[in-house]
Amino acid sequence: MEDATGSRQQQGEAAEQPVRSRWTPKPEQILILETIFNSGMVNPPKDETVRIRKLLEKFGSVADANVFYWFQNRRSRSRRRQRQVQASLTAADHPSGIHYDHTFSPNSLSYTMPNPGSSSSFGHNSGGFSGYPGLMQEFEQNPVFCEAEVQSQMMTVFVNGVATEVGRGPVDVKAMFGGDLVVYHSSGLAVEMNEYGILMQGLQHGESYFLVIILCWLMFLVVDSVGCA
Amino acid sequence: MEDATGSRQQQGEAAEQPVRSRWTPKPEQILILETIFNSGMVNPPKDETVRIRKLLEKFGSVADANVFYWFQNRRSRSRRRQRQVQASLTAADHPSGIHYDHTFSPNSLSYTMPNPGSSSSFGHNSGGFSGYPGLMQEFEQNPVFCEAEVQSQMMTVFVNGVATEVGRGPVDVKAMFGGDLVVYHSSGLAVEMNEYGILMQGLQHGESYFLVIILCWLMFLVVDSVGCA
DNA sequence: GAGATATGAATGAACG
DNA sequence: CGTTCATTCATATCTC
Repeated sequence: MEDATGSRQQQGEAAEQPVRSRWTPKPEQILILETIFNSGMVNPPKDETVRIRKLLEKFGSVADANVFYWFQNRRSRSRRRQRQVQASLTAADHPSGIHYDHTFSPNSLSYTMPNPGSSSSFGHNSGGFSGYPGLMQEFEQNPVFCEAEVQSQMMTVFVNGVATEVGRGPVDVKAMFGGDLVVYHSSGLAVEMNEYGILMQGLQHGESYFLVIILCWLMFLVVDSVGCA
Repeated sequence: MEDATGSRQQQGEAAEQPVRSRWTPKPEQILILETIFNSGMVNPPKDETVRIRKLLEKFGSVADANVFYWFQNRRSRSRRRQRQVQASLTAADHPSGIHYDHTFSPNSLSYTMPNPGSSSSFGHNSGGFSGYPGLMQEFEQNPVFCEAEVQSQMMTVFVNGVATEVGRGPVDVKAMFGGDLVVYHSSGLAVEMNEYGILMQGLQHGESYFLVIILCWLMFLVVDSVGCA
């Protein structure tokens, strides 16, 4: 790509502003740049960039690289904004649901999806802790996230930090997960469960709960109490 | 500057506020965002961002840009904090620098990063996640259980509702349990964990935490999503 | 309600 | 060019 970076570190103007790590265009400079950009010169060639820089220097220290970056970012963000507008308009064509006016905002809002169509296995790879391919799908498939409508018999609780829609009344934890689970309220108290693995008292709307695999904390206790001394 | 504040329409929320100039995420939204972030998705691609936005909308008006900015800031500030900690740790060598009060950390020897592949063998139970076959093995084989080093200063926290003694300082969750775990404070917020699965900030005496197997709540979602047509 | 802090938003500066 | 990082600006929130 074009260099344009030659003098990357450029910090003149020590006379007025304390050390600034990056160029801060003066209002006059921005005015000039915007004017040029809006006049149609959105990607000035190198020599033109130099000319512009010299012009800008009348209002403050600036390097060619700064001008180059400015136009580059200006183009990028302008285009991005355009795309967002387009997207929101397209979405408007689909009267398939409620949609708010999310007025797009400038900046970096588009990325390329590294997404492999197939998120493959859920089993983690050796790496351990990085990323959950199916996470968002799960969120999405969740009824609470799929339907805007709120059923009178349903309510929202947070399970392990995740907003979840559950029905009111007893919850059959064992049937849901096969057993060996304990449900804790965020206060640290376990939610009482009967011998059949059913939470008789149900949960409370808006509250936060934690689903814990018994073996998990059992092991933790073993480790801790024994201390392996 | 143009709007760019996506959420300029304050739809009928509970309490109407006098026009905010910027988005103020609801506690539920923060909880969701933190959960996603701590689950490893620290830089969701665009389409994921859109999904997340739709999810968040259940709890208040929000735009894609807000979500994007949130993750960008979260990443940035998390990284910065990490660097700060690192810097303050290495600053111990410099007799001439400012030194912070490392209330917790000198015990940095209590965790040794296991070789990727040696102690952790996750990702092999590729099948459905009915039960966690490899879990117990992980627990049993984990060396941490056999060499519980004595930490000079211990404190009591509640882990999954059980009073537990733990050493002060960073906690190597991954080495302890083989990974795929997230630690939540009882407030519902996940405890920040670095890329190596270590809780840098340690835990706080007397507080209540929840150890959650990631697949666990993933499964919860799967189960719960049944019926989402 | 001024100052300190947390954090949403914006943007210069790169990177790939 | 699209994306990402680092820094800065602006404002919401909190405290005394």
